[in-house]
Amino acid sequence: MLDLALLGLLDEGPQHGYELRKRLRTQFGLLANVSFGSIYPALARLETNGAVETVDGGSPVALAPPTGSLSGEWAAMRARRRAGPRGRRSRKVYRITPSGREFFLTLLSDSSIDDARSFSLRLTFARHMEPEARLGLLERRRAQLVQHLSDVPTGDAPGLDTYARSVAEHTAEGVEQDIDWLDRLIEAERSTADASAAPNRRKTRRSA
Amino acid sequence: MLDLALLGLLDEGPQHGYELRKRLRTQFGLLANVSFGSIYPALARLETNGAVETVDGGSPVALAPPTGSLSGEWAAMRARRRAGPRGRRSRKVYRITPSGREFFLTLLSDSSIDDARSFSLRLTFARHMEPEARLGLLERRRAQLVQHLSDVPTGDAPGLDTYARSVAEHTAEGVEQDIDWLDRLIEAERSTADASAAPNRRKTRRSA
DNA sequence: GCATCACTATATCGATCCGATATAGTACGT
DNA sequence: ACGTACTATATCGGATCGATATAGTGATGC
Repeated sequence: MLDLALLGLLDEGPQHGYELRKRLRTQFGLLANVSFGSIYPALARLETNGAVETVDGGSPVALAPPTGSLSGEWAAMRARRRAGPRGRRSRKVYRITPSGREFFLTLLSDSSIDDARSFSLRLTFARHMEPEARLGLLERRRAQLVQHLSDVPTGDAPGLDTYARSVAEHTAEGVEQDIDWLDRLIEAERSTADASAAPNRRKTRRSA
Repeated sequence: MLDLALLGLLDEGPQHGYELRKRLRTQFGLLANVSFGSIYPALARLETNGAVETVDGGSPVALAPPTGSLSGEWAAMRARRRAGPRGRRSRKVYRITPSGREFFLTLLSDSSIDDARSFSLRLTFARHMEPEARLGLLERRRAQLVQHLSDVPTGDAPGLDTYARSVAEHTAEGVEQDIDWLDRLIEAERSTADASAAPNRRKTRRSA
């Protein structure tokens, strides 16, 4: 599941471990507390599997200028400095390989595990999916949440005190709002599918 | 973190592993996908530490009649049958010990780790906490969520497409609603604290 | 009768993940 | 010139997960 996140980020340009962790913590609300103890073994694993490779020279951060912060400039400066034969023990920049991108698409369409974290992660990268796979992902998640609501004894909860009941009710409310959100997404997905099935089939990707 | 959940459940009466897992999946929305590969090692760990002990004879399910479901009756029937010397490899009922209850209270007031799962778990068992510890738990969690909102670039999110932006916005909305919920709980907590500080100091625990 | 299926229940294994920690290079303030 | 803070990679032990093995029992079916 971490592989999916790392490959998805590396698909937007080469990155090193520290930067990958920062982007995981900011862009993905869930799995925000992922630590280096997960990232570096995962990167090493992906490298031995041939999904990513280290960038030794050239311009490692060519595709990552839109950060705009100071760290970006420093990173570029250090990357230039690192190009020399000295300066071992600097950063290690990873780049996704073609087979890594294949593996990324495989993970993205693998519907075996569907917890909350991997669902929102897959939806974040849903632009890489086919429209029917996207719709399937949304509907599968919706069915799962409805199932969850029916499993949990929402209303009564006989033996619970104030605090436990408040937690249970708040959780149930969150699940209901997730379902509403999914309904909106499913409807939007269906309407674009209709639009593409219409005689005038354009991308219909709204700019906003 | 699983220790806290197991001890909290065992505090309401002796249970065996299978039943504990069912109650974890239903009562606690989060950590719903906890598996036996976590529960049984955790129970064994707690047993070697003296926090729980196995109930060998007597009436193992004496304190758990309010289940009312069929599984409860079957459990009782099998437990009676299990009392004989034959019938090894049946169920193993665990009961919390006094030192286990101490350990439970220690875990409950340990404020070192505060992710979403352990927070709602602690709040579920907040009836065991002192009022000021309860208030501290709520306020610490609130500060953490506010921090999270300020870290994430909520509004603009420049390089994100429709799906990634939708996920980010929905996540931010959920965090905001969590903060509102915490505000309500904090206010309720403060009002009961004022009531108990009033000259007529009673329990003020509303029955609802 | 008895074969089979479904459910309950405990346990273990390998892979992975997490939190803490060690190590180091570099920028910056004073 | 020195200390602090930040960036960056790496590793360790313990905890957790998903899959799987094993086994007893009730229900189903033929």
